[in-house]
Amino acid sequence: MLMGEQSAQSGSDRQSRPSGQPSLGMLAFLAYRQTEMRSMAAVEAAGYTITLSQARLFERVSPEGSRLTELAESAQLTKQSAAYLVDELITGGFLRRSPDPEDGRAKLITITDRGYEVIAVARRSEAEVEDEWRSHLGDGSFDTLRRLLAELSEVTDPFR
Amino acid sequence: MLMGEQSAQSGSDRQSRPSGQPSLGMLAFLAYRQTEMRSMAAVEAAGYTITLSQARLFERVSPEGSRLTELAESAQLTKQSAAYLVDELITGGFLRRSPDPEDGRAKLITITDRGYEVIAVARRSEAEVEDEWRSHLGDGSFDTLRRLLAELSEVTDPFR
DNA sequence: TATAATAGTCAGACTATCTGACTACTATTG
DNA sequence: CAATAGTAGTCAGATAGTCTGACTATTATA
Repeated sequence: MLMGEQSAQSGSDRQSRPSGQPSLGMLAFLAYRQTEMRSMAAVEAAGYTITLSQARLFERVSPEGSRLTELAESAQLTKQSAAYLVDELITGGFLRRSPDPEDGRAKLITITDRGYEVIAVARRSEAEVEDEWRSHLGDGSFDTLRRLLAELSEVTDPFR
Repeated sequence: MLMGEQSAQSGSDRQSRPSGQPSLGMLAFLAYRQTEMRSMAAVEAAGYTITLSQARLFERVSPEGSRLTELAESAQLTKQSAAYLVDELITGGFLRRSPDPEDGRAKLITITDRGYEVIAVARRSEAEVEDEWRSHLGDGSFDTLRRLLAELSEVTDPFR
């Protein structure tokens, strides 16, 4: 990464970026980290035990079921690492693994009812954060931001 | 996090978010991840050996020097973890540690010339990515995006 | 000057991640 | 349709990175 958090730090004496502008990457990171932290805190407060690594994998599981290889790619992990996290999420009761009817080699990883409970909690927390952002920016700017980030995702999302 | 990457995935049959909108957090993540990956690749291609964890710590070192505790807080790590990464970055020649003249307990962690070389490589890569984004969005939208993300950082940046 | 607070280190455990080698099944092709 | 290549996942072992708890040294406070 190395994108000059300094400029996003204390603000005063911390300037290594000549332009004085923190990079867009860092600004994006700050937004991302806030939603992630708030979601994790909400999920924990609701009594679910799940680590950040598990959550980052979990959120990539499709409602229709995902294959391990798919998850590993989208989370940018090896299959082995993904399998390790999936095992833990199964132990936690958030996921299940069943044979994939369409391919004898594959297994479908799906979300349990308990898993959906966690998703609901996270979604509520997300919505809360987005509401705060909307209040800060104003409706028009908030919608513009969403639209521009969505448009940007055409080039930043590796899965499209 | 748990913010519904699904909607940012294949696009077609992968929809768990009723609204059909990927969360802002996920959109921000995609942008952030792209700059991070490109910077890391550029730094590696330039012949420097540095891991992602090291980079995430390294970028938080201020040009004026930082203290370990400061770095640990901003990277959201324990002092022990931060110290471990700093040690590796010192071994790699990117940082140095010297006594802090202002506080006998503290040590100042500063960037070496070699460290600045790495920063320069990363900065160039960042600028490259931002140029691509500008081409995709157009000048006006790009500037708006930067402005809105900067404004948003007033509420997402924990260090201000 | 005692006491509390702060900056950092040491030791040990555990989580998350990797590489390499493997099994089982599916797809291709001659 | 048998041999071969490719794909999905697992097993075993190593390593990086992170944590908790206990500690030393120094500074600030009562």
